Amino acid sequence: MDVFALFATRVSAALKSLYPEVTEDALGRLVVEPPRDPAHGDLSTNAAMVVAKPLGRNPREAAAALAGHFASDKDVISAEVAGPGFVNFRIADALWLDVLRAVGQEGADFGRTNVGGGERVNVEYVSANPTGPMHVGHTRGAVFGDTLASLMEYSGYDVTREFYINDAGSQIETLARSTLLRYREALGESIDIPSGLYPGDYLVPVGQALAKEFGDTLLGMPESEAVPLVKDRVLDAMMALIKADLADLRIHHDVFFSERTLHGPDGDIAQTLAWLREQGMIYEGRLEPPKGKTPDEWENREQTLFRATDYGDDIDRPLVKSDGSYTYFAADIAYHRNKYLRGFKHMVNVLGADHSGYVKRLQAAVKAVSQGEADIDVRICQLVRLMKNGEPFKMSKRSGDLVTVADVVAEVGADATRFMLLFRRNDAAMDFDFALVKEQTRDNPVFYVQYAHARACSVFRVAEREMPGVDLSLLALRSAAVERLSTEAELDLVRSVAQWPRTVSAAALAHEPHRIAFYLYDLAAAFHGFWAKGKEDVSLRFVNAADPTLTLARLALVGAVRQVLVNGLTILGVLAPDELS
RNA sequence: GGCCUCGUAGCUCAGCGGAUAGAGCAGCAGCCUUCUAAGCUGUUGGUCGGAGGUUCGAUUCCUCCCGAGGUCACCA
Repeated sequence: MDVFALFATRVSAALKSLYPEVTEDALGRLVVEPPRDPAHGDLSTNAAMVVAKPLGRNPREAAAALAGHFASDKDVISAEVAGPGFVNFRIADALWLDVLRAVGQEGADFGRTNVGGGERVNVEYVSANPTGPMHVGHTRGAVFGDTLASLMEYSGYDVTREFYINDAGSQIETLARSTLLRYREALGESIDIPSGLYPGDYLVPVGQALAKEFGDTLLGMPESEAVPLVKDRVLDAMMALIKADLADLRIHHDVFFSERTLHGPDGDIAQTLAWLREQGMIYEGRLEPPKGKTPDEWENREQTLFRATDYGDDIDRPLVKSDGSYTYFAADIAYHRNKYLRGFKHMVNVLGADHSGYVKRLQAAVKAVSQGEADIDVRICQLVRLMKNGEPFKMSKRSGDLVTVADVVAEVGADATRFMLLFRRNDAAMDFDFALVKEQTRDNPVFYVQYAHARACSVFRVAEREMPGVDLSLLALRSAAVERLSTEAELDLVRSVAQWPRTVSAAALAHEPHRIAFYLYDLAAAFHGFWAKGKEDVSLRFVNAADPTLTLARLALVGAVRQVLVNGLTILGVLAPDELS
């Protein structure tokens, strides 16, 4: 139940009956929201203003007509015209209290909407190079993508979570050669890792496994035979590492898509380029050297170019390297065509800040391969600076400081890692303070929100002790006399709960999971605030054995808050503990 | 030089084209010792980087400028 959506429908219907000539376009801009200043009422709509202009009417007159229309609505206590043409509604308490019953009825589904309309969406995130365990730099995008996927799922999209394995480039050759060295080492040779190869210890077990599987037979093979064998095994091993790191963060994917499968003479890349050529989207030409500093090895040569500028990119993009192999972007075009042909008309890619220059060409690629039918939203996650006690700290393997995802999770836990990374807009750089995250104060939002849930649970434990034998389940509390909730503090809390459904749908449509985290923080603050009032004024305590009717009504409220906290934390992938230790 | 992101209170940050721009911390003034836990209440503090534009209305959208960060054929 979403009070705001409910009224948006009613207002829209009212406008249509008042002004049959009103356009859908104008109605699309109609908003019902809580006014910034609660003194203005419970709900506010801009309806009269968005409608008046195209109809050539005075907004205040339209507002007055609209307000008059709601005089007979039993849920509306008053409807007033304000400012340039707002209509402010004051809503009957009964409707707010219906929200509490709705939470009891809908439980985990309270807030679930169908704004996605069942549309299929492909959300691609992480897509780290499989050359080692996950670096901490990948964490933000991983958490963001995973949470966005959950949020969209909860909002009625049919979501596929996808990981693109960059297993085709030269870094994989390097990885294979690095592994061969570890294999020799496992066979007893003493090795020296030249610069340019991967020195990480995580390849040691892979070398040992190769020694076990092949004995010394790889040594007798020409490198052209040995490398592919090694490649397959080390890629599997690296993906296993990455999946384990992701699992530590409670992140899972539905599809792992290998770039390698796109290559080959009949592969997707070849087919896609042939198709693009037929469409006239490819030509042979020369590029201007980049302005400013020219790269040292700039070579002005004729190359195979994709007409990215036709689709909004800044320059046309090369598809074939000087050695004749495909560029990374050529593979990416084919990959996104593959997504489109799999039936995805909506795609989301989560990329790191260093890929911001890649956005336009990706959008161009999607437009081109879908002939304008599909859209892609590229979300850039900015850098995270790791801090300790307000000081940035360097991450270097040698000094033993934290570098990998596993290290961070081991240090502060998945809950804190996830919540903190989501407690900031994705497109702004952030600091991640290890000391703060472990603090149990209001400064630490993870603790603050989880504590609100634990405190709600604690209230129920007290109630069970005070009122033995009474069914205190949320479902049973639907019949509580919630009209007994009459103080401003109580109704404020009810109104906060009522905000949840619109918060979720707005966040899902905007692809902004951080709004969920901020909402939960606000809800927690409202709940803690109310609890604190009970400390000063005993009559405001939730559990009051002398007045069981009121107690049940308040428990319905506490239960609703707890349920919304659970629903929100579930989207964020953060646990909602019953008690904090 | 081009492109991308950011610029909001002393600090860290919210802000969905709407009304007098919000919260936490810090500061100031009081109060308090727990329905297991973060003490609470009040209060001070703003040229929303700057200038134009679109709009009934701009912190929000557009253009230019300033500042910070990132990025810049063929790497992935």
